[in-house]
Amino acid sequence: MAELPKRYDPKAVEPKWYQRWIDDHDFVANSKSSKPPFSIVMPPPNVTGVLTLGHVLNDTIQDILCRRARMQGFEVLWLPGMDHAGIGTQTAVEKYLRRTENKTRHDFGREEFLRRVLEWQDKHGGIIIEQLKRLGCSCDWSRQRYTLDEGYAHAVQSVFVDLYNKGLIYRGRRMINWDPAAQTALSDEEVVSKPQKGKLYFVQYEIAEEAGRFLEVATTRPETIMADTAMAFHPGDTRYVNLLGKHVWRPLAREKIPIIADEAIDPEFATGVLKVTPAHDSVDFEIGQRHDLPIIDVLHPDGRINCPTELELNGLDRFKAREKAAELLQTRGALTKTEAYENNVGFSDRSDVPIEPRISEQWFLRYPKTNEALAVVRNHLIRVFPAHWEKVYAQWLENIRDWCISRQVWWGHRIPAWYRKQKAEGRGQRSEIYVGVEPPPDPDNWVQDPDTLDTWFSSWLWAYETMDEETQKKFYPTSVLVTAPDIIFFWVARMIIAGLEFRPGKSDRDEDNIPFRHVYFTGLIRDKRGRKMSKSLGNSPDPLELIDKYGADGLRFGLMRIAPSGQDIRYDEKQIEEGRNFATKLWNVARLRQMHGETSNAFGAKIDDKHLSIYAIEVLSRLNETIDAVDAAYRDYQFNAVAQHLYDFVWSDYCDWFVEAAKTEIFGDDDARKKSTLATMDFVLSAILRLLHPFMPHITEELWSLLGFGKTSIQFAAPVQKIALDNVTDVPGKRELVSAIYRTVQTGRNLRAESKLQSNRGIGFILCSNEKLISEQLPAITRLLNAEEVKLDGEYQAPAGNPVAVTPLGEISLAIAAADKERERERLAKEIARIENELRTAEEKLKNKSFVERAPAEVVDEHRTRLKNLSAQLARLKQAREDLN
RNA sequence: GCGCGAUUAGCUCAGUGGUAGAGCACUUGCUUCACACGCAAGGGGUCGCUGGUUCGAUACCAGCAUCGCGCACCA
Repeated sequence: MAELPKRYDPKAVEPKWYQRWIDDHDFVANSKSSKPPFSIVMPPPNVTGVLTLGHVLNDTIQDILCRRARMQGFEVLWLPGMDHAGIGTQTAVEKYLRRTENKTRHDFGREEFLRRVLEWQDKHGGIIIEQLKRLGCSCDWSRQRYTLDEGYAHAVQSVFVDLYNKGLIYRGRRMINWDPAAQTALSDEEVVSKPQKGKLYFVQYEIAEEAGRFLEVATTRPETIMADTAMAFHPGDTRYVNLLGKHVWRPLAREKIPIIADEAIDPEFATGVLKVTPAHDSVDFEIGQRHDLPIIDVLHPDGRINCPTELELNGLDRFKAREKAAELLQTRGALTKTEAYENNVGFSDRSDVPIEPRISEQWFLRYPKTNEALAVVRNHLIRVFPAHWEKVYAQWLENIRDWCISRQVWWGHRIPAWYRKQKAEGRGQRSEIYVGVEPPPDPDNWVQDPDTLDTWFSSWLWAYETMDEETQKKFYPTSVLVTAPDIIFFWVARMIIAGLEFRPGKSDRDEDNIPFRHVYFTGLIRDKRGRKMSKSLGNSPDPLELIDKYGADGLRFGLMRIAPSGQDIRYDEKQIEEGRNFATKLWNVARLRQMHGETSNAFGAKIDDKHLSIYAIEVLSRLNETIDAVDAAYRDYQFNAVAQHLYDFVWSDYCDWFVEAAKTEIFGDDDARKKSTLATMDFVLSAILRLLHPFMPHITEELWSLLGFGKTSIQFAAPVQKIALDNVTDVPGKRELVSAIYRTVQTGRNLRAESKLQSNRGIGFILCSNEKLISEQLPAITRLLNAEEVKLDGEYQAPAGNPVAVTPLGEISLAIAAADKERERERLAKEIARIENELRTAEEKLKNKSFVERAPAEVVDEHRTRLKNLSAQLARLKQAREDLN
């Protein structure tokens, strides 16, 4: 074996192993396998997206679960893919074309524009897939899917047709959320409300029947006055009852409109009068329906005013028009005052511009199976981690509204509906509709709906339409879905509904048709200051740069260690650095082992547990505990806990204590002992590598191979098993002794440091102990203390002035007098104060009658023992203080 | 307004009905034969506030405060 370099070099190791795994088809799932299945479908990233830290978090977790399952003997399918991201991709291409060719999509026409999008997709598409490979993701790339794959697209359309035939999809003219920037309808979920500082404009409308008398109304949107078709007050509002049935003059686009009464008006708000604008507000629309008001739309799709009768406003952008309208009202004497006002305005999640509520003819889905979808989660057929998301999910389903699924976008799945040409011209008549996966037989007489479907209307089938029949049979329902909570409605809930409605499972039972058995929601990654990561803030680091700097394994481990117990994550690059440092630590402790000759084949090797040192017994016991803790943490999807347990075990238990103690034997003359110690090191190290492999696949594979722990890849190595230690007598007693030794060592080190002795200076200690088993442990204690010599003397009385401390094994003292008596006095005083403090709390407890009577006997005993020990320690330290004087 | 979550060391976060933890940062000593991306030692916390349950509460319960998130909103 060649000597390893001091530092692990991920750049040399990671690509090499990834390529090997691909070449060996290690990630390809076999549908015919007899192993039990484990499957995950990857939440598909946007086809033109690039890797973000959010993806790293998500996909690392999925990779961990998959790799662990592989080691546990499951047949694993991790199915990757991408989605076409209708609006997002189209917007990006439009922006690009405007910049480079100064043309809109309409300049190109549909066909040419789509050709351009495909060009764009070929150029920018799929980058993220290559990035995921650099992260080490063990996806079955042979099964990679895309939402626009022919078969998948066909399925999306079939589903549309099916739901249409069931009467669940319908076309209707309704209030929808209009995005004037993207110029498309959006679903309710794509609207986010934000508080906005605006103004409240108080406007007077003259009463037609009583010239000179006015009705005052407060509005935030004076630019929609031309669309007012009534004024309304609450029926119980006595101030206005006598005006019911009369009319007012609309001050812009002057016309007479009626005064009505409606329950929806809050008499407390402002003047208690509402201007009713049915075309531009959903509450007003409902009022309009109740009172049979006309609907006047004064907005172009792009948000400009469409009102030829008010020339000064016509054609203005809605926000410019707001100011202009106020001006006009002012000059016409209709504006009485304005007030600063803060209200919530719906913004487009896509374009970040205010949404226009707008009447529009769109396609809607009346959700099926909502009760069933509630039930499968409530009854834990689907388990949600962390569980509190169940409530959020239920809340949404309980208040669910029809889903507007049509988008005025060209890039996506075209709506499979056609309208008959001639009838379409007839006024007021519903045109005849043909809905089918295949176009109508006489296509010349029909024109297809120009719109496409919401991208989520395709991804809700992702859990099973990505699988061929055989794959579905083996791997559906999937084992777990890993995703961020911000798409719980967009995707998670809708997938559950799709599974229950379309029933792709092997039987008709719900448990065979749900898309996944577990859902794990990750946290959201925020920056140091707690802000969401976003492109516009520029606070999102490039994971590829992080991989260059710290290695994929370092990035993965660093992120997982701080990641999710369902909380949001404050990201700090320091944490990734720690991940890299941990990789280096692991590398070096393996390097140490490798310097001492060939390893035993520790994979499945048996340890001769009759000849173990007490330190070996301790580390093996700690390994057992770690295995249990890790298993438990995995069961709860507590990845940070898994990482932390492994980190602590490797760094503290293995490196700091066991390996340091073991050096006595490794560098010693007793070959049998040396061999036994090395065998323990191999055993533990091979366990460490296997436990860490899901988190750090590359370095563990490299070390597995370098140390010769297995002939084949670590990926399929047997899971780590606890070691029984059957032939060891009195394990607890031996562990107790090790623990006492370690505490003694720490006390000794402290004594030296507090006495200001340089840590590299040779120094003698005397341990005054009657512990029988100690003498053979002296070499280890000496090494751990980095001492020149440790003398054991059960009768030893430290000379006055020699620093002394109390340990579980007895007193330990330095062989030399304290150089600085004052410092020594202070040290003793501090120690005495600490012990007196502890003594006091223990005494108080034991003085309390009800504590002694009612607390469990073992707790009381524990405190009694403590009291005894502390008193003894205190006496000895006080003696030392006396001696000093 | 309704719901959810958080509040523990300077920072990021674990945690437990009985003695408060880690990493980073900080101070000190050390290039000791795996590792300075390291080793060793140390300082630092009324566990948000107020009640309740309990022999005992940082932990369990209730209320409050602050912050964050989601849903619904009055123009």
